[in-house]
Amino acid sequence: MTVWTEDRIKRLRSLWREGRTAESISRDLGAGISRSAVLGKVRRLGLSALRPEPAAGENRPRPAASERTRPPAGARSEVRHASTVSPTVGRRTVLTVRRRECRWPLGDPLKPSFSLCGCPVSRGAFCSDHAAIAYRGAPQTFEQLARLAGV
DNA sequence: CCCTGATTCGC
DNA sequence: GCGAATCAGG
Repeated sequence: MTVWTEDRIKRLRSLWREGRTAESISRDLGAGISRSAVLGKVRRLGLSALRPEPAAGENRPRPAASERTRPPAGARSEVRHASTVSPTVGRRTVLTVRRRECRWPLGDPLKPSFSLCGCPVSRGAFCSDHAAIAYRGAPQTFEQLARLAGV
């Protein structure tokens, strides 16, 4: 059964234009149309770029997130620097590392024991610990530069 | 964990 | 073309 009838496509366009979420639209359309189906169709129709971007100060047609329970906004988010950057063995190899896993290399690339960190990615390609090493800013002083160069 | 849209890729 | 699975970000 062809799901995307003209009528449903029309309604999809309309609902999407109103800023409804994909899940909401899928429920609206019913007929076994899933959230993914909506997203896929939206993409194929080229609607992705047409999302109304609420200008600053506008009413945003986005009632979605408000229905959920909001976490108590009291807690401080303290970055714990940890001490435990495993110096030797990672949990992944170049063949097994997955998408959101830290790619920090550990060990000698020429040895079979060579591995990748594999911890959950925090920033870019690395976990928080390794990102702190990888994404340091450019050296601000000559001393920093010299240290970086190992001189 | 929850959510969101975005993307991939076998069908 | 379709959409489940997955990705990426909040």
